[in-house]
Amino acid sequence: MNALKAKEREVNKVEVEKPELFAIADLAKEFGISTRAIRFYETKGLLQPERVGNTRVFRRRDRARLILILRGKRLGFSLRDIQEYLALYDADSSQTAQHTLLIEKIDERLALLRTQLDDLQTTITELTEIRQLADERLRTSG
Amino acid sequence: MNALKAKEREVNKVEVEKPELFAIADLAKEFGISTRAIRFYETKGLLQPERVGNTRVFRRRDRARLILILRGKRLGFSLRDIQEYLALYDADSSQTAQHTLLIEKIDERLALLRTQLDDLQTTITELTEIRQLADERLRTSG
DNA sequence: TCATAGGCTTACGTTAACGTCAAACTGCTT
DNA sequence: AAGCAGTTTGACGTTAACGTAAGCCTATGA
Repeated sequence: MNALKAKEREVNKVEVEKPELFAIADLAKEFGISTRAIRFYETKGLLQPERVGNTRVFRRRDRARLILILRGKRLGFSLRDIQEYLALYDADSSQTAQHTLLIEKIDERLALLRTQLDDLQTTITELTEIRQLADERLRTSG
Repeated sequence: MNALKAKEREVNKVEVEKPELFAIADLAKEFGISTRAIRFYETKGLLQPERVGNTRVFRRRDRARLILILRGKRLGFSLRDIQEYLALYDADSSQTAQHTLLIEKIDERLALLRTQLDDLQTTITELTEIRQLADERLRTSG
């Protein structure tokens, strides 16, 4: 991807910031994942980079989606879940035939997320309590 | 497990509430999981039911652990993660050789959970915004 | 007494999400 | 010209978390 890197450097010189095009290795490095993973996400339809010849070229939009993908993963969602989730973002700009259906889907997902939020807060509270106990014992008995 | 069920019924008659012993199917039904899953958790050391002959008998403690396991799963943690996590709870009552080490582990996990909390809140905010957009469009254009 | 309903173990099957080669094709750099 | 770095498409390997039988034991109700 040296051609691309040259292009990038050029763009950077002119616009000083915000590269518009990315090679697969750029994204892999930036987000600390493998190129294999990125290609895999593409086969699953989560990313749709363009091609220059054979080579994948990613735009800002793909990068943005990748960020959402990784966040979804940190939240423990499957790629299939994340796919649906991305569709919600897409539907935002496209004219979805049924907004009502979209809204329902969003509500479903929000409900899920709120359950998760509850679980999380409970867990944090409990662990914090255990931490205090351990802390106290450390201080008194040692 | 009819012997156990009989036992349970008996106990219930006397104490009127809070069964102390559970058959594998009881827990499976209560939490909507398979008996296979429960046995699997046992092989992974997450549960340690007693045995009456060959048959597993679960106490309240096991039930409590199962609740933690399922919560952990909802939060997207692996069984291995959950195992460590359970150990934190255990260490609470046992005398851990190094409280310091325990505290460090708890802090690690808390950091993780807080990242997750951030991710979650961001996601909820974004989805809520998208929801509003869809909602408005539904109202105006239809 | 026989069937039926669980329970137990053992073992192979399955899905998700990549990891890990292999083999071949660029485009530079030297 | 030769080599290296980076990319591509297969294709097989791997780990986690169970699902799904198969075969066997046992208590209980008809």
